[in-house]
Amino acid sequence: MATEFQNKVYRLLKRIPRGKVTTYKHIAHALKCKAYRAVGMACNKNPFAPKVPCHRVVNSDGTLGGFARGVKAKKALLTREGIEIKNNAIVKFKQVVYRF
DNA sequence: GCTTTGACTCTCG
DNA sequence: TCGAGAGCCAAAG
Repeated sequence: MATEFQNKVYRLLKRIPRGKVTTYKHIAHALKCKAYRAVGMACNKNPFAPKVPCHRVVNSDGTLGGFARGVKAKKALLTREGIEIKNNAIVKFKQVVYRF
């Protein structure tokens, strides 16, 4: 782990149950900050690759946003968890979103 | 140690 | 409804 901030992010991500997703905004809010972008960075540099489900983090509007290994991989992973994706966007976003 | 950049979000036109 | 601009925080250069 690099910093405490990132550690907090990873910890929150680990909380996310399978088949659910969250947004950068919610994570930042859980950390009581507006470091939406910093949260994304933490995931990008995620040293706990498979341990931390960074692919379960999407934009506030339900779109996938970005992914280090390509949006396609993210899409595939989410679909694998039972989340429907349509054009890089979560179909039933409000239903699969996980609130801390 | 300051400047740039980024897997973001909000507001305005 | 959609695109552009500004704002925010942290990490890297």
